[in-house]
Amino acid sequence: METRQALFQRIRGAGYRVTPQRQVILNIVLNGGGHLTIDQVYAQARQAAPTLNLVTVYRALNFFCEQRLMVAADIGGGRKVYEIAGARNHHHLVCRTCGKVERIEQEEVQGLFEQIEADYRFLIDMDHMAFFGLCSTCKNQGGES
Amino acid sequence: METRQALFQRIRGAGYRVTPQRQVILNIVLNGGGHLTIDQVYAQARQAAPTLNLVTVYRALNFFCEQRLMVAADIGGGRKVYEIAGARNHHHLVCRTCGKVERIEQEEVQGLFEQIEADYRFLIDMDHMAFFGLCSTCKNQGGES
DNA sequence: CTACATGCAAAGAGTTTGCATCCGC
DNA sequence: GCGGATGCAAACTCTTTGCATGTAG
Repeated sequence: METRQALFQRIRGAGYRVTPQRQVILNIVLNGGGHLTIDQVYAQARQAAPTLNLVTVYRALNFFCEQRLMVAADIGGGRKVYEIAGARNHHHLVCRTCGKVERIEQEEVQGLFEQIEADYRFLIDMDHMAFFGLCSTCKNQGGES
Repeated sequence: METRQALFQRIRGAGYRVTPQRQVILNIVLNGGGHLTIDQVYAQARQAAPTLNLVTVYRALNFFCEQRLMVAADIGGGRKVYEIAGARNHHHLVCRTCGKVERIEQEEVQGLFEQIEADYRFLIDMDHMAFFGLCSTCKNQGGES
């Protein structure tokens, strides 16, 4: 993981500016442990900078994604979450019951992707997937509500 | 697969009405081979019934889903496709370039689900997943738009 | 004939854009 | 000082809701 300063330098190096708003937003996503929605980022940003506009959050998150500092992960229902772009592609297992998020590596799903490419000639290029289900703890407590 | 008439009888039996608009929309989805977006249904419906309103398409599709005659599958990006219910569990390959949607069966991904359960004791219970990437046609045309 | 459906218009929610002003570099 | 960034308002897209009228059963 690059440091905060290194990320800022990358922005400056690309000819863009490190504004207070972008610093606030980047910090929130850095500290958020991934998986923050726009609303969550905005709510936190307002605490650090009450005049910060929702439009700025949209523009900053899009900007960071364009610059490959972040990635937006579609978690279904039209919702997106943002997280710092990691060196390694990875995916998440999201427990429907307790909400716990586990990380799985690209290698885990690579086999499926290759199989699908072989069978359908379809090249999957998702850099993030969310798999929903029950984690080991919740599974053993029985699903029968 | 139930017949068209059987589906209509189910609606009548539940105390609802089989209107011309609902017939048009149900037929479109029946013949559409699954994977139709609201816009696609609307476009086709206008040809069969030019006065049919977009609002009616929304209401009809929601109605059919409530009645369990159809299911709505989230294909990411906030988009949904509608298909007749009762089909086997399956998933979709969505092309980022041309938007084409291909269907893959549960068996295709079952291996991955089992592997993840073995490795993480995490039970995936998604009845629909959307995999994004490039279809065979778009892949071969290269990325240069 | 009565309750459910439709069509139109308008309201909402979420996101993007135009433009004047501001400010990082 | 210049060119990119911000804030505000307004536009836009997609979807839902209110209400009068229409119609299936």
